[in-house]
This record gives sequence, structure tokens and C-alpha cells, in this order.
Amino acid sequence: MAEALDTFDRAILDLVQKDCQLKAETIADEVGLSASAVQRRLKRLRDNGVIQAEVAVINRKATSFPMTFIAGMEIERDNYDALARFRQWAEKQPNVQQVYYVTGQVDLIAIITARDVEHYDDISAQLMADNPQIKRMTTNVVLRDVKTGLFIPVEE
Amino acid sequence: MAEALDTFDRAILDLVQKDCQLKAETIADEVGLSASAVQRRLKRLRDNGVIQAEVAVINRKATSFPMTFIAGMEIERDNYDALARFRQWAEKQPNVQQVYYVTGQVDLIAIITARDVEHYDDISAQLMADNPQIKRMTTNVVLRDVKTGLFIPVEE
DNA sequence: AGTGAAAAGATTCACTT
DNA sequence: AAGTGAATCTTTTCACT
Repeated sequence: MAEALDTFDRAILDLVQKDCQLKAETIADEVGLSASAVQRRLKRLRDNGVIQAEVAVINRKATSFPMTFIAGMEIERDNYDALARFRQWAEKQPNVQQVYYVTGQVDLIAIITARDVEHYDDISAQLMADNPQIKRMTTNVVLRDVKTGLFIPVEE
Repeated sequence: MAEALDTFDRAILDLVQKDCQLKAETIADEVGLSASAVQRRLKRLRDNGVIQAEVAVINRKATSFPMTFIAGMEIERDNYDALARFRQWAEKQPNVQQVYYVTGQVDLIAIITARDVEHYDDISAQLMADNPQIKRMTTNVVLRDVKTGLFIPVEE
């Protein structure tokens, strides 16, 4: 689908991953292209799906869900579509922020936001009730966000 | 610093967390305000730091760092500023995407991007070399992103 | 890829309710 | 605080080089 990214694309992606409201002209000056070339490339990167979304990152402390929990789960591996069903469930849960299917002691790792520990207890109870294919769940309480973001390096 | 968010603020944040390039007029129609009121609130939310950043989310598979690893680490808790020093280090590492300080079996959980397993091995070796306060490190390889994002619910 | 032009939207302002 | 209207800047898309 997406052809390889050239040096200009990577430079543009490096910038918009930090601030996607930058003026095309500012980006153009940084990377050494004209503003319209930057616009064209941004449109192509969006249409290609290289840029999946442009989102506001909000301060967790400003919300009603200031706590974060990281849950490790074991899933019933025998069951063919256990993972697919969990994905569908997670997609609909606003408090389930991220889920990774991993190798190791656990099969799934989820990052979950909650109002407080009681609320997290409710969410995890609901998770187990809605997903019998989840066998076990262990939780780490996040005491501090040391670094957050979704930045992925693109420069070679 | 930040006063409480009202219903309009929350509705706006709910939308811009999914798409921060929405037209002010579109947001206005959704939440029941005028476009200029939406603009004013967005400016205030940005100035307040409630909106911390507006960023492009890119497809990991389109980059040269398509793999993800989740590392659990034990840190020297005796050492007073061991965590602060690790934070400073992590902040400068582009492949270290997220770090959480947690309770439980491990003290730190990091999400790390890498080109391949060899590259991850290099990164983790460098991490241990640069941070002697990290005593032990266990890694989960991400086989699949089940859900990603930084969305935090804001509606009551 | 660059330039220039036209239309649409963002941003900031002053003013009103 | 919210709405309106005006001035200015930026984005977006187009045709053209």
C-alpha cells in the first residue's frame, strides 16, 4: 500500500508527531521544501494511512479519570477467536486506553484509566465478567507518568 | 491553575481527542455553541495546559521501527533520585515511547519501539549501561497492537 | 516540485447581549 | 460568558510551469 517514505516525508513526520498544527510554511522552512509541497505530502501521508489520526493529547489530571492502571492478563489460547472478541470488547471501552498482545508471562497488557481504585475495581470486574476467555489478571497501579506519548522515530 | 471543566469543555475535549483538525463550526454544531465560542474555549484549554499537545499519530508499520516491546524494570529504591535520573534519560531516548512508575512486582514499565529484536537488544543494553540504578529488566514482545491511543474519557 | 490564484477555514479583534 | 461581524492569516485545492 504505502510506498517507502523519503527523507522529506520522514522529516515532516518527525515534526507533526510533536505538533500537527504547525503551519505548512514553518514545516517547509524546516525541511527545505515549498509550503505547497509540504501540503501535498501531508495529504498523501493522510490518505495513505501513514498518518492514522491527528489528536489532542489532554492532561489526565484535568479529567475525572486521573488514575492509570496497567493490567496483565492471561487469555484462553485454545479458543480460536478469544483475542478477536477481546479486541472488539476493548474497542468499545473508553477507559481501556491501550491493549497489547504479547509474549511472556502474560498474554495481554492493557493500560486502563479510572476515576479511583473503586472505579478500577468495577472496570476489572466487568472485564472479567464480559470476557470469560480471560483467565487471570494482575494489576500494577501507576504512581507517576514518567513519559507519555505515541511518538515513533522516523529518521534513519 | 485549571478551573473545573464544564459540560461544553468536556464535549469539545471528547471530540478533539479523536480529531483535532475538526472545523470549529463542526464542533460548534455538535456541542451546541457558536464557532467563536468553541475557538475561545479551545484557546483557553490550550493555554491552561488541559490540551497538552496536538499530534499526528502515525502507523508504526510505515516506519523503520515497526516493533514494540514492553519492559518491566526494578529500580534501586534506596537511591533518592534514581527515578528522576531515569526520567531525564528516558526523555531523551526517541525509542522510549512511554514509561510508568508503578506498584507491584516491577517498579517501572516502559513501552519501547525498535527496528527489530537485535535493535531492541542494543537499546536495552544501553539502558542498563546508562542507568545502573536499574537492577533487573524483563521484556514482553508485542505480537499485535490490539488497541492504541491516548484517549481519556472526559464525559461524566 | 514550484508558483500563483481562489475559496474555505482559523484566528483575533472590537462590540453587543 | 456567549454571539456577531470584520480583518487578517493559513489551509486547501486547483491549474499551470
